[in-house]
Amino acid sequence: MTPERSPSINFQYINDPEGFRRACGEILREPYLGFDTETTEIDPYHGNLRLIQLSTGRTTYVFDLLKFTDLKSDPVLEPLKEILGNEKIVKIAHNAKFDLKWVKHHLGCEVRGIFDTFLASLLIAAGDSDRRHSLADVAHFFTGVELDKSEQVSDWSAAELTPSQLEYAARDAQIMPALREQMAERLKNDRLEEAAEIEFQCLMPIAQLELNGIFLDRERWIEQAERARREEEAIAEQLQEMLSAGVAQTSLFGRAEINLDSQQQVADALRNLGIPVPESTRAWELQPLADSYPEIAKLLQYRAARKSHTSFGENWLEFIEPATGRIHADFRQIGAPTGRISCSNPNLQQIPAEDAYRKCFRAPEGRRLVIADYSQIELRILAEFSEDENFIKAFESGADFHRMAAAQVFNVAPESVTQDQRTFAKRLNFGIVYGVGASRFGSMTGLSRSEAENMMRQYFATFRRLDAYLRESGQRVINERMARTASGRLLRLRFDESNREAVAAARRYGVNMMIQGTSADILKRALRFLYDNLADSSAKIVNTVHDEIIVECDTADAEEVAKKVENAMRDAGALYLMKTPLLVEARISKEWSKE
DNA sequence: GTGAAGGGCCAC
DNA sequence: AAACGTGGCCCTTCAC
Repeated sequence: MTPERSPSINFQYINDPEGFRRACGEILREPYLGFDTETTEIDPYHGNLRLIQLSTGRTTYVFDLLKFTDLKSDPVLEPLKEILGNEKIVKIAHNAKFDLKWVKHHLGCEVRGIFDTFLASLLIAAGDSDRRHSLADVAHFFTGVELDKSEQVSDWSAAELTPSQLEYAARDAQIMPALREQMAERLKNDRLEEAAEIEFQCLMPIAQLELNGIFLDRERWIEQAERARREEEAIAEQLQEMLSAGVAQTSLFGRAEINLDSQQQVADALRNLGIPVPESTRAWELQPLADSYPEIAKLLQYRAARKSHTSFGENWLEFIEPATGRIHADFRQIGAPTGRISCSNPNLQQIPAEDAYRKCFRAPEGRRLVIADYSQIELRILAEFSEDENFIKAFESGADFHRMAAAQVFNVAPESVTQDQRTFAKRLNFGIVYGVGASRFGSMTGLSRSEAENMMRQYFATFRRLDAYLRESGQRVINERMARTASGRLLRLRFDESNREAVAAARRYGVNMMIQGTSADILKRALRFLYDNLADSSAKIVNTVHDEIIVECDTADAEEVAKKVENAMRDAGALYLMKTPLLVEARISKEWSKE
């Protein structure tokens, strides 16, 4: 197929008050507008917002903001802000989070009514990792148009922009309305409209979350990092000592140093000591040997200490933005094919659960954190989907779920459930969401294969509907080669049906996606509800971790904010859980800690 | 030097 | 026997 020629570009460059007034008047009645911005930096806390482009698809208006000294309150910009904030005028952007952050931070206004072609592309790709999602890729895929992005990195701070720069700026906005038409059609055909609505509604909350950032207590962090460094050093010294006996060649300076981070060298040294080291030296392989060999125990200790020290050390201080004194991480709204959000630079979703680390994230003076999470959200979704009365009953009592489940499985009164029984039930409760097998369950709990099988049989005999549901949905995702969440979010499964392992993996993947993805649907709905409820208050969303939302607010508002957070999360859950009770636990704290 | 791949491990 | 799902980060190893 021959590539479509780039469409001719018809744009108006607007840089005076009269032009702003006239242009905004002309587009005020448009249902859809292509929307793009050009900025002098990537980070809104550093550069300037130079251009805003709005396009009907026929005409593109390139608004130059260079001459404005006060973007937040200059009345000339009011009509433009009204268009951006008008939900009835859909702004079509690619990776709108970027533009939203700039507009919010520099113009001080919200963007309402968004169609994001980047998120739409991810939804339509439905987990196909071969598909690319740059604007050029998406435009080509859906409309056949070839785009050239060479001006993207050009200098947008020049007093006089070149014709080629302006043309580039206009072109990206101009293609958006036609692109949206194609993508909207596809979203409809794939029954992804509700999922898209969730994503588009979640853009502003995520943009604001990134702008807000989270406060990290520098001194506490340094102290903890130093503690971790010393601990690692001490353990490394001991491990080095233990392994030196297994090193063939000693250096001139006495003891031979081996690189403890090289699993190759470490495995060799251990073997030289006569320790039967398995092929892989992953923790779960080594764990059984730890009791017999102190060197193995020490190695595992070292790895944990090493992880803490390297991943959560002083390098984090570089992430503190000087302009705000806070950490502004990157949240990828569709970070996983399941719909989960991911986070990087740094990843605020993998802070060790230990208080020593969590407590470094605290509210600044005069403020509090409201920390709210869904209790057992994935298991409740499973209960809802399966309609298993016994499973739902265990939630309805409101008591400890694992205990209630254990009481049913072992047929004893809840108060007579032993610690062991509860642990077995808990492990199984978590495992089934991922599709755990008897062997894995056995090794987790120390049961033999056949004991593990028996216990799983007993478990599924208690929760018969759940068992049937897992089988049926597993069969369905294989037959249909796709899985969907409650909102309709889609994952296409690709597997070789002659390969039993591949089929089993696809089955686990698909079933897990329905649950994990529904949890993501609910969380994203909650973020939007919360964002709306917190407007014009002292409260800011500062982090979210899959089933948890953290809000920072003035101390005096904390009680009220906690209620709002709880309500937003409950209302979001109620959209998808009708039969199963939902529990949101919110607490007020000076620090991000457990309880 | 740089980057990809693989191993390992943190979170939910 | 690792067949328990999703991510990101750090390190080593190895290819270019």
